[in-house]
Amino acid sequence: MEYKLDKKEMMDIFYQRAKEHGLKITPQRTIIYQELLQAKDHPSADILYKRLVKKIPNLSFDTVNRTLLTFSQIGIANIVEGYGQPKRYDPNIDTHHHFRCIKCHSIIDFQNKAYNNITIPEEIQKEFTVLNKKVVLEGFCNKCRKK
Amino acid sequence: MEYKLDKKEMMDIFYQRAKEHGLKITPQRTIIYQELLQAKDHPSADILYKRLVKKIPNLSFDTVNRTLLTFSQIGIANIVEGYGQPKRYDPNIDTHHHFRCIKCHSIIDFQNKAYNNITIPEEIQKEFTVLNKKVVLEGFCNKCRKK
DNA sequence: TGACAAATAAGAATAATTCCTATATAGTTT
DNA sequence: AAACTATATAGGAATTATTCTTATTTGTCA
Repeated sequence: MEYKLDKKEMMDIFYQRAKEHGLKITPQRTIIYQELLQAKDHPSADILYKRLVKKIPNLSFDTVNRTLLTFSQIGIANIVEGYGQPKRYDPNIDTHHHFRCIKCHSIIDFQNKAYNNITIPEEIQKEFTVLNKKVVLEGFCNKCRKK
Repeated sequence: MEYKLDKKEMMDIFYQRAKEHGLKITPQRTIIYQELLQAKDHPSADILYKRLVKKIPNLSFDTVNRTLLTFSQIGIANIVEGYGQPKRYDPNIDTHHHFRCIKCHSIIDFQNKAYNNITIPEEIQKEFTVLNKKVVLEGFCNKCRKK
């Protein structure tokens, strides 16, 4: 799917949110965010680290891991739902929905207006503060169902 | 939430599915399944092991872990969506939906007819084989929002 | 520019999961 | 009901993932 905001606008959000939370803009944080932005596969910290370390050989895994966690805390990335595998991150913070392949574990984002408009049941609203809603579809992706 | 099927019927499903898949009915598998059935908190292998080992002191963690994985493979349990934490299991195999507390990580099952009836978008149906659909709501549970 | 709080790298420590193997057992056959 | 055989288990080792510790470096602001 395509982002509603372009890369420059996403970077602006990054600078703004970091400032709001008193976080320093370090070269590491900047490049980690850029790499996450252009990733289309909801990468884990480990995957992203392997991509980044090619560009910055002395980058440490811990920094990537910690930074991604920080991003999710200040709301510029989300941890996507998984099933016990390592955490995976999504730079797309707009409401969207997921299809998950139960075989290869790939996650495909998709947009759907009807899904965006589902209403929160009253009994849930009474008891909980709902911040996010999404539809999760599971099954086999194109590649995996052929086998 | 309440199960549509009572405990005895669930046990029957357990025996039936195990037979279908050529699995032996061992005391370990039986008691692990019973313990999972009565758990309301979508326990991890570790949590369930700690409960079980009180009753069967020489039970090994590996057996619990392996067995739960087996249960999910033969369709008598599901791994619930999580965010990098250890796998958690759900004995409820009917379509249902989840509210997740982003603070304490509790997962609350709920039923909703409207959610059950959401339709799969055509472009998804073309490309994927959808086996399961659910709505995931996220936010703060009653306890956590008070703080 | 200098001071200082925050962030990083590197490796150690911890936690979670899976693997290995000898022994035990469920389910079948006789 | 005894024997057989493939499967399952316990226990510990090995692996993998994650987080912590500490010395050093670096943004940020005065």
